[in-house]
Amino acid sequence: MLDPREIRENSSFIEKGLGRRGLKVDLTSLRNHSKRLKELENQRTKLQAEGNSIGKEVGVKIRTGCEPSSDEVMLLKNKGNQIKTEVSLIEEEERTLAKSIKDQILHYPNIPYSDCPDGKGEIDNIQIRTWGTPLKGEGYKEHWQIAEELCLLDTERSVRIAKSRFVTLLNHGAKLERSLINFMLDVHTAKGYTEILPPVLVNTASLEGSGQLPKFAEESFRCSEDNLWLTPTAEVPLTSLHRNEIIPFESLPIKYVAYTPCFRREAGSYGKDTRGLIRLHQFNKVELYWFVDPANSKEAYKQITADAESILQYLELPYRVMELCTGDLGFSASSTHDLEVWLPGANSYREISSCSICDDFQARRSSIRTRKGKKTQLVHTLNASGLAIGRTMAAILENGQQSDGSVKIPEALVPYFGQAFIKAEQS
RNA sequence: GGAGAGGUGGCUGAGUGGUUGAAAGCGGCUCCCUGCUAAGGAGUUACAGGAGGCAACUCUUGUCGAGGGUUCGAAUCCCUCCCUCUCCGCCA
Repeated sequence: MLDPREIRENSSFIEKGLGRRGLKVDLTSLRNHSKRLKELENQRTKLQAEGNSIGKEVGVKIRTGCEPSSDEVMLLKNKGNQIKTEVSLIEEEERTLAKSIKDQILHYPNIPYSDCPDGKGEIDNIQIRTWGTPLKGEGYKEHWQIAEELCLLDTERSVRIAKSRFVTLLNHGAKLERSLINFMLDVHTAKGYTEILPPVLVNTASLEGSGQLPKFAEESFRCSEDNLWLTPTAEVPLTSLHRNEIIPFESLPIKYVAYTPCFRREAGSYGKDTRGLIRLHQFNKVELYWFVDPANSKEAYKQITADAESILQYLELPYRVMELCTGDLGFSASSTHDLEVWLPGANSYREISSCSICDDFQARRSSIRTRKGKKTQLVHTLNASGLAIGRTMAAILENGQQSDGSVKIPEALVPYFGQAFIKAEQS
């Protein structure tokens, strides 16, 4: 959430920032409403102070022997009633005003960093580095073809179970998925991350707190009977793990790693990536999440990105790092580095991790603070996929494919997977 | 699903209409003592908003699950909602 005070006092900065995302926003009326709200608050506070002192006066008079029905007391009571009426009128105006202000602010995304490249969309993202040597050439199969040949998944029967865009992993496919989850969790916990296994049904406040609501309701699955949602990413429960908390300063940074299934409705993506493991309603992900002292967040951003990259390096998967332009930035992020893995079958790079710094945007929405000296201060939050499991499997299948139809498993994963190759006859 | 209990400060737990933002204890912090010593003493210890002082700070409003209501005045009375716990039933 943007800072309401900043909107009152520095609205042109906010307008420019949102403008860089391609949003034409005029904050004049919001700013005026916000100022008006402050005025009303001040007025009400003064009246309440007056009312309180009258109340005390009445109490003192009655205790010192005044008749409750004496003129003296009645006069004060009337005054009190009068104030009460005035206060309730002000409160009513405040309520409507505050609600409309909050509704608007919650719809505004985070302000991009000044060094975030300007741009309209994906094509304006900037490649900042690459790792590994991409396999290029004719004859590489796409992962879904390999998976079908090796009987690692069943798409058609998944429609029977659920609907399209769901997948059932079979045999070595299921085991590969599981071994990837374990491998990633082990790598990250060895680096000092605390492992978390959170609920994947989350309430509305949690989604609002991390920025998925109110704007992206159509992207999440909802259990309307219970007013809960299926989490679209572990970022949501992990943010809410400390919602409405003041985290002791010495506990920072807090570094969590969580494996969760993730659920997305993928509204509007009909026809895209219809085969295989790339775009599903349900997929597995290992997520990294940091709560940090704002003074250290830039450094943390580098580190969390490096931690996500390390998985790709262990798995010997070539990738590039893209800096997202302002037009492609997610709602809560100030800056994002996407990791894109090379898929030789698809002959393209494909997003496999998104590493974002959100500054105090989520912390303000979720009220997560720390105490520095006497003052409380919002923390900064960061998140990174470390990694999306299904896409990692796709990358392993495509990069490890052999001319005999088998797939070579990256060495680092062999202890988890139990064998160095997946071969057709085994499946 | 049935029956009941309850939501108060970092924690335990008092508090049924008037200096109660809240007793007491624990914990935390600061200082003192150092022959009651695997101790003792004194003080302090919520959050948010606003006004004023460069500042330590002062004043003020709101908050005792949330929202309404009654009242000059509510943690305390009334209503609605949410949540938690216990027992029974069912169940991975």
